[in-house]
Amino acid sequence: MQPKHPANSEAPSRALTDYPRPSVAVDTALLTVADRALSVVLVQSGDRPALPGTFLHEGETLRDAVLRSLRVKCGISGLEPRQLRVFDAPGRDTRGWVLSVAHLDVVPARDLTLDASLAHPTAVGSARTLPLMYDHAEIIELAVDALRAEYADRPDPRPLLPEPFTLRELQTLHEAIAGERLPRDAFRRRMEPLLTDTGELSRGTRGKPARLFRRTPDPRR
Amino acid sequence: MQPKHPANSEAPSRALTDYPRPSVAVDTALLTVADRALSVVLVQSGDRPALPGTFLHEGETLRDAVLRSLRVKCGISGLEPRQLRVFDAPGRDTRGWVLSVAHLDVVPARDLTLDASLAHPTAVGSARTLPLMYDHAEIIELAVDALRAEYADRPDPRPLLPEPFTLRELQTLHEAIAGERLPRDAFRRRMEPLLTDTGELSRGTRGKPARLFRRTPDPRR
DNA sequence: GGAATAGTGTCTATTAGACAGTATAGA
DNA sequence: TCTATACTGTCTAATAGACACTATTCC
Repeated sequence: MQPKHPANSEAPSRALTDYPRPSVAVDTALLTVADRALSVVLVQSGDRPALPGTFLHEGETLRDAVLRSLRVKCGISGLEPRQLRVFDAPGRDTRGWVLSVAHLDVVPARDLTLDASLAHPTAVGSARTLPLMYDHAEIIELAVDALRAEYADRPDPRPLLPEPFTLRELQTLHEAIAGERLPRDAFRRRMEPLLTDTGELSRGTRGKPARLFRRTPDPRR
Repeated sequence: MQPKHPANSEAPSRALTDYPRPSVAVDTALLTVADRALSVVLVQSGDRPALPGTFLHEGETLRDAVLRSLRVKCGISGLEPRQLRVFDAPGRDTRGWVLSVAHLDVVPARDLTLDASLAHPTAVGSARTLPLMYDHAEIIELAVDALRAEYADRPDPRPLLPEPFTLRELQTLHEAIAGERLPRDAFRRRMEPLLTDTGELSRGTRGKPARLFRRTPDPRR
């Protein structure tokens, strides 16, 4: 919908602000991999755990609102939020007419320095058993599926691993995200052509030193 | 974001309506297959072609707003809109602070009875050369990609074909959506197990009569 | 019978998974 | 030397595409 009539069924001369407008919020499933487990950062909202979120301010993009909420509630910045979908069920928020734009974002566990009394990562398996606010359980499921799709055929698009890394470290990351073991041979064959070999080897490890790789600057990112 | 504080950084006691709120619109890429070409329905908005859209009314879901706009502008109903994403660039609408939730919907060409002076289907290839409103060109690209993904591994999820249909009719549909020829053998092998054979044959056609199929009630829809 | 379309069987190149063997470090 | 890990090569089953052959209708 654009210029001309604000809505076909109504008088075109009325100003935009004459019509009722919803409040618009953003809620973010902030995912991380901690201790080989895919986890989501939860904050406390009233009596229940919830995803971090905030209301959209005037003149602000959704992306900026997400970054602001994560900065304020989790003390992190420099991320790359991705829209999932809008939740719009009429009665979903008891305070009134509120739309929520669900987002996914990802942060390396080492960058997470949370005030543990406010926010803490929870393994997504455990999160499923918690009494989360409203549609937040569904948002987490959407976020996990979206992250799995992003990692399905790319080494580390977000990126989560510090460079350089070995193929085993990359596979361990993928297994945490996928929630299952992956075949070693097929994983090598798919990922190695997508990485840049540094020529260096890991040192101080148990067996044969592993080759160290970097992410290849990727057209698809 | 939910109950408790409207936004962490502001006084929790103020009412939702004390904060500025955006107008929320829906815009829909209504796709169809006409004359073996994937097409999008365009309406005239001021001096340019545009996608049909409207503003969201109070107490209305996004889905209902999409259905209302398509009923009013294109005279069709009974569809299944799917959210693509929210467009929120601050200056995208000259009338003020307007978010638009882009949608995809699909309609069989035979159900399209448009007032040609108001709305008409345009092949997506041609639509790319038109000076569309705002972000509507991008919405069409998103919609086409989404539709291709829906049809990539399913016979006719939307559904577009009248039953019963032959494998060739199904393949012609898929080729229109994919925008390219598909290999006959591989197409058969993938699709036939996903269809229900009616046991009937086509009649009055040129060569050997073809078997007629129906869609199999599908767990994935 | 000829043309056109539907349907079937076979060959091959590619791929994923399984598995075994070799290489190289620390203990 | 032993063990753990990294790396490489080969085999096999599944799959997609190519292609050829047969089947059945209308003209």
